[in-house]
Amino acid sequence: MSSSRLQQLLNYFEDYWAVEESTVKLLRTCVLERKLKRKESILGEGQLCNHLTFVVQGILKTFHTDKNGNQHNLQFTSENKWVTDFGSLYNNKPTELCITALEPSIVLQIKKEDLFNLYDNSPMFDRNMRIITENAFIEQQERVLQHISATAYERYLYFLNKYPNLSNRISNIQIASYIGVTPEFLSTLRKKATA
Amino acid sequence: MSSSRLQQLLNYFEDYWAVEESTVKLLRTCVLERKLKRKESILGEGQLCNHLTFVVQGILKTFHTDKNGNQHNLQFTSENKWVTDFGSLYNNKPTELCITALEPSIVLQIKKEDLFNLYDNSPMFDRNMRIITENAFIEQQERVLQHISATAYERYLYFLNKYPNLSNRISNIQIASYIGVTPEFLSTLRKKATA
DNA sequence: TAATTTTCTTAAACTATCTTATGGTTCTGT
DNA sequence: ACAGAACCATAAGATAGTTTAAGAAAATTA
Repeated sequence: MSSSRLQQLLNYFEDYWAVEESTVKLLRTCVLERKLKRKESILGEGQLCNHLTFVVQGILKTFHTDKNGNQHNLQFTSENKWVTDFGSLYNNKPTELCITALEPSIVLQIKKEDLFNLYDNSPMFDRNMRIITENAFIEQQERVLQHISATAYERYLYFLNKYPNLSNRISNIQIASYIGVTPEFLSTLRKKATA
Repeated sequence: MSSSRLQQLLNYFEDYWAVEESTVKLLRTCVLERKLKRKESILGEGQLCNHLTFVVQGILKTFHTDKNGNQHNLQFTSENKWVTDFGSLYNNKPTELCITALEPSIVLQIKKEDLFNLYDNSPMFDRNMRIITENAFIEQQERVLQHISATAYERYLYFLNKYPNLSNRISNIQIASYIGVTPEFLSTLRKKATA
């Protein structure tokens, strides 16, 4: 794999702690690089999730398809963010989610066994995954709060404000699916926002 | 503190891993017991969150009060569950949440400094807090999915089904605030559910 | 570049949910 | 046991969001 991409991951970790050389060595042996075309998936409904994934470049969406065939976006993952389906990864349950590239993307992946190995061999790696997960939890909690307390218009403005770079790169259909409205209604919200 | 209540916490941990004697000793010195009356709070808006809290008995609600003075329930925490405001606890930011007892309750609390000390002295404690947080994340994600894809009626049925014991102990006003509808509308949903 | 697909907007009719108000019931603290 | 507070049901009118359909604009692919 390109060493510059592993370096991007190492730089990311260095923001959290001084990574020990033994951990760097482990990462060097187990981190896999994968290039994705637009619309290509790294996880499909019904599969077992076997990887933890780090986005080097591009954007991935994590979505669920309901019984009527409608897709609902749970999460966008862009550069220097992690994505996986914890439920499937840890409990060996087939996933109900799908993770797909919205742009041509490059990701780094760690297989489940290698991940557990890293947890066991580097308490700091373990700890920092805890902290990363805590931050992910805070973000989800904020989203829940938005949905029980804010209107669709407020959620849209919040999204624009919180993810200004994403909102330029992602189609409104994807944004509508993320904030939980129809694309048609988002269109009226957009008109209102610029009025 | 009552040793039987510490024992309940230790039993809880034993479900995750064989707790080392050194960790038990640490817990024995730092775990604080607190009794709460109905409506008594362990965290109020604007304060700094300084504790991780484990519920031994009772139910706590975590809610946010919006600019119009309306309360929105993010979470209920009952026996053998954890509650805190991660954002406030880790980033030293004043909280926008409030954590209040719905019933007379008994909780165990670990102060921030003691918590960090536990993380440093017991990698297994650290690891299991990661796993607990991952599960909390999965639960929040499930809630977000509900809100972007399901109707209020479906969310109500889901709540009844997922938390049958809670729905008996909690008033409908609290449930309405949790699933994100007005109490009046929940009333019509309830009629529909029993029709 | 042309052809094709996807995205975005608009509008009208429809449905879900909220607001306000009222009255009866059940809890809770003293 | 009583008084006050909180809770629950019901209903009418208002608002927020969806559905369907159709056409224009933009992006993607050949």
